Amino acid sequence: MKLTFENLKQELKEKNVSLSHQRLKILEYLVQNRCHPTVEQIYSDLQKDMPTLSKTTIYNTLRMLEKAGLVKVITIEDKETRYDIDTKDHGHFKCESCGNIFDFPIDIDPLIPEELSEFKIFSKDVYFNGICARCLDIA
Amino acid sequence: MKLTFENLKQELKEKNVSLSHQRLKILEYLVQNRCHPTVEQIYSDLQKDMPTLSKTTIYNTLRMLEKAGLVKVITIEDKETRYDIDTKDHGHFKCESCGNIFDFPIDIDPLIPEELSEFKIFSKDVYFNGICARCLDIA
DNA sequence: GTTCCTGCAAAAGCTTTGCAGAAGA
DNA sequence: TCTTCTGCAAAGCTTTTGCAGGAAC
Repeated sequence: MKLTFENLKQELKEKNVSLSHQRLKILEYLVQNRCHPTVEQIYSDLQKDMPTLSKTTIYNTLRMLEKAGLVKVITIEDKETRYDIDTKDHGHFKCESCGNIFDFPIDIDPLIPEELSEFKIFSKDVYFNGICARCLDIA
Repeated sequence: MKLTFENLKQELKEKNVSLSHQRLKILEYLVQNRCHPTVEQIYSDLQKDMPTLSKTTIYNTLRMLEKAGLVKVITIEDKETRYDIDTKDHGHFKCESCGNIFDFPIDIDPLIPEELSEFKIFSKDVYFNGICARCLDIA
């Protein structure tokens, strides 16, 4: 299923999650800004339209969305929790220069070593760190 | 080179890092406890022998060791920074039940997609989350 | 004697919690 | 009306910083 705002809204409805104005705005933001934003980014962007919005509500909403399985928490670096509306497995590259996060497809299932064969694996994360092509060009 | 206490001590000496009693004890702890401890774990274990040891010193020492390239910071989950004396690339599996971290060998270089070919990659981390074989057995 | 290290206390940053008022059904 | 949500303020954690005393050379 495609990750449209309408589809996700429908999914929440089916899970009996009440859809307040704030929650819908945050969900919409995540759909439109697939840059794995931090709470701070979501807050400062949405505050322009909703001056009374509080960070507490953002935290509450993100926790709710995570519980509902609609967003994934990605811990790319210490102290900055980021949220990803795309819950499919994919890799993340963080550029040390511009700070941007790049998604890339990667399927590591064939590489899982024998010693983990008896383990139950819930999530598989791949995280690279370096300098992106654009920043290399500029330098 | 093998990761022995003596080798690492020598490496620090060559880098002109002064080797205080506290620093050597922390380094020794990391060599002997390859479980990717948090600052809290290092602190509570070492405090038994060194009652005056402060967390500040542990933070300072770990930052120094990281700068010197002797330990790697691994951010497995939000809010718990862990330290790894083994700086070679390898995967980490965290068991949700017992909390232990398991290392496993994995070489993802062959899977790096074309779209990252122009990027400069400094570090490659693989992190799995799930339930380990032992906890599955018990349950 | 000079330099650097240690460790207490305070500060800083992110996230959670308590709670009263507001919104929604 | 009754339940749930919002958002302020305060608390909780981890990590960093300021600084005075102390260790090492």
